[in-house]
Amino acid sequence: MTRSCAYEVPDVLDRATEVFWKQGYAATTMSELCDITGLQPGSLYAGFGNKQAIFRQVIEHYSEKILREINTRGVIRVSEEKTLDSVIKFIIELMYESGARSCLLIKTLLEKPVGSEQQLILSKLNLIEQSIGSLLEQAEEIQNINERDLSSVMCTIYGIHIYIERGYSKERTIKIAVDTLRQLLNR
Amino acid sequence: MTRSCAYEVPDVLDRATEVFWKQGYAATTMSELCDITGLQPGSLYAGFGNKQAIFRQVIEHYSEKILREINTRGVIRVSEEKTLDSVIKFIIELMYESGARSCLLIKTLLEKPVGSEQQLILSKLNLIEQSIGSLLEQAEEIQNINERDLSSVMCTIYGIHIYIERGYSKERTIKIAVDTLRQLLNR
DNA sequence: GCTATAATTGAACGAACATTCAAATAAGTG
DNA sequence: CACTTATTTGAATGTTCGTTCAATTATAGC
Repeated sequence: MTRSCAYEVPDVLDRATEVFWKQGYAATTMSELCDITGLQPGSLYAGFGNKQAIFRQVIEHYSEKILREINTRGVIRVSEEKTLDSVIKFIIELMYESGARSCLLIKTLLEKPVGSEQQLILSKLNLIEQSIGSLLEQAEEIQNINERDLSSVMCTIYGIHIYIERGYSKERTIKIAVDTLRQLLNR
Repeated sequence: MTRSCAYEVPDVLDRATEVFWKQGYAATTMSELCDITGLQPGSLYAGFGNKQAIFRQVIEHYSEKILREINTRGVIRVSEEKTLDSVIKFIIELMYESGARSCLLIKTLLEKPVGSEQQLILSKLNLIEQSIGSLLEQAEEIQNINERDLSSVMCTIYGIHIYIERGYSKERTIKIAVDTLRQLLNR
């Protein structure tokens, strides 16, 4: 009855994520989004709406990906070795898998672009905090984590994201991250 | 013999800092810089160069201000009460004096605008790290701090900068910051 | 293979952008 | 007061931006 869609939505969002992540919201142009996705402006607008709407979908898509990683791969990993170290190593591994750059949500939180749905970002960060809390409670040294300790951990994880951008070697950065989180959580 | 300058350079840089800090490099327009400084485009270009050059001067100006705060006010404060707590409280005070928003250098490090002189940002962050190190060594509990511990502290301070942007109350944020830094440094 | 319908195309739009420069202005010197 | 020289003015420049939409194309059902 009708022509079918020539693209896969997740593919388009993956590619758009890459550009927004690299350049930030303000510095990314619709023209670049067209180039990277292979879609003409009309198709992009018809399928995803304007720049702001595309970005909102990118944020949703990205957050779901992160949460999935933590709640499936992370949970399985830590259930195999129920130690604080395994949680820490998993978190750092996740950071380096995304190319040793700070999380898109954190970048956007600081950029605060108009109409970036700051509230959306905050709610996603809350979900991630909860998931990391659950992961930590699987470790035998922890078992229960209160709100204050979890906040300290999140604070440290955010710090590592920034620290990564200072461009030190992976070895050095991992050492700092492990040292800091261990010092903070070992009891 | 000639007409004299109608503006004070530090005033102009202060005002420009405000705009770049609030909106980021990419989202700030020359037109906004003209409005906030009260200068016409021609004057801005004649006195400070193009957008990139203005930004470079803003970064220099901002960094000098921070370093001055730490190396004079901070050093005096901690020399009066040589405790780890006084250092921590001073650092947090500094953050809240600038309006509870993350440091311009950190924002720029993540934004990575083209021609933002990323190398300049990194060198300023190194200077700040050194100054905070000196401050910590004034505390009697510390006296000597090795590179690794200082890195952990910087990592935590960066984390607090992000944490602040999550919009929790000042009381709660300060509690997290003090708890985290104490846990990390008390021995 | 024709038709109906939805997706795609890409040139075109006005708005906003960074930057320029000839003309106007102000002030120190003789 | 006139002259010289540096500063300021602000309209104008060409470019790039986000966005639109009439025309074109592809496909599923008959």
